Amino acid sequence: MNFSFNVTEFISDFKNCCNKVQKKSFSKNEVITSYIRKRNQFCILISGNADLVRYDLNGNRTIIEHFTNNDIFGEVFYSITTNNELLVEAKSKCEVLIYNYYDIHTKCTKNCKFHQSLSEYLPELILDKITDLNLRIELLTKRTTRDKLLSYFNLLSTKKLSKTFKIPFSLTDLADYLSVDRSAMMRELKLLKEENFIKKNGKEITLLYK
Amino acid sequence: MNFSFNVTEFISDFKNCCNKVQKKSFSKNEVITSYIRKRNQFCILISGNADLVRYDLNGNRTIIEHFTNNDIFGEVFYSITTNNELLVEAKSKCEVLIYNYYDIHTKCTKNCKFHQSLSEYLPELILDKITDLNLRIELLTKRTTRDKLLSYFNLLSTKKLSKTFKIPFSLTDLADYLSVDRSAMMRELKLLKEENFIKKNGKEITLLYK
DNA sequence: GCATTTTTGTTGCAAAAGCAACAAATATAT
DNA sequence: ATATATTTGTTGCTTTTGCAACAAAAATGC
Repeated sequence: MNFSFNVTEFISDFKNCCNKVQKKSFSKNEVITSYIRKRNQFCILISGNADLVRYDLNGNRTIIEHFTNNDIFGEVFYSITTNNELLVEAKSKCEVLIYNYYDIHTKCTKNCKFHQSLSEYLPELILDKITDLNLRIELLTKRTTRDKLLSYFNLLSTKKLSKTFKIPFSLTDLADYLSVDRSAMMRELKLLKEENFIKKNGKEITLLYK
Repeated sequence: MNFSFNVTEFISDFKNCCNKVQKKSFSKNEVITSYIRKRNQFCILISGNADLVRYDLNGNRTIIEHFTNNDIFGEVFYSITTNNELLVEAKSKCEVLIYNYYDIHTKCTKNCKFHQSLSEYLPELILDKITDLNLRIELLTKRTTRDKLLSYFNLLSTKKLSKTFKIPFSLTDLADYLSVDRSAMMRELKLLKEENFIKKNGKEITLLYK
């Protein structure tokens, strides 16, 4: 499987597409959508990056998912309502395509290329999402802060095919993503440096083991 | 959306289906599949229940996912290889349909009804899976053992539309599913009973709050 | 039906993680 | 360019969690 569908290529087609799809822009820190109403919203992030976050009653903020180019998200993936409000927040300037999920499968009147391509590549986009979610679960099931950090670093290293890589978060956000206390995470990062597991220069990490 | 596709109904059709699909039976504790080779295996659990588990180097066992009727699983959902071996273990007698994921979309030579139905309902099956994974992530991001227990109990209560429900795991497995130490979980369960949050009778739980 | 294995329930102690608070360094906004 | 806000780095203390070990209860195998 060698999947290289790039949504961006289809933007021009989108302009001639049926009215089933909207393209919206968001600036940093804006709320792209909140998962409360049952609108079967299905979104594709064309550019920028965004987080799905939850704020709980204790004031904890958790980054449930982190989205970049071509990632899909939306209420349609949360059929059972949760107690907490879930928000998708733009972490930079973002462009987003917004659909009703059930419109994607119905043929559009204009028979536009964009609609057709999306429908064709949707299974691949979804498979990518499931893979992401599974990796996310593997990370979260790690028992200690150290294991979470090392697993996450391993993943970034594997994706970049390099022992050196940049954390795509602020350290504050990284703690929210790993679902641990920030100060405890900082302590663990210090220990990992002292024990020569990693080298750290700002958000640039180098793995020193294996 | 009111989805009620039951795979079982199609079993008879399966018998006249092309040779792209295999039906296999497993007895309790047998390994259904392990996610190591890249076979693009895609499985549907027709009956019984099974767990996707990981054993790490410290001897910790984690239940990554728990599968029941009509749940889908397989290597095709893990495109990036992880360091740990992942096994799907039958927790009871199980019947499983096994495909190569990429065969599902190609029309079968016999044009069998089964193949056709599966292809049609696959998006719904996958959407259900994504919802499950998202709920799993929400659970795992809860910071404390207490929050994990209460969230999980809430979910079971919501699904059963009743304050009283049965935990579908042994308590040992529940700890592995919530990714916490069993004795710590037992301690927390005791506290929840003492503080009148729950009533517990074996694996039957009743929520006493709200 | 009885022996064996697994699960449940419990505890003391050790280790890890969370909380609160603050200073220093960066980033951001105007 | 400078004031303001955010992030990073750190620490002492408290709370929670994990580990190890064991007895009692329940489930399982033959």
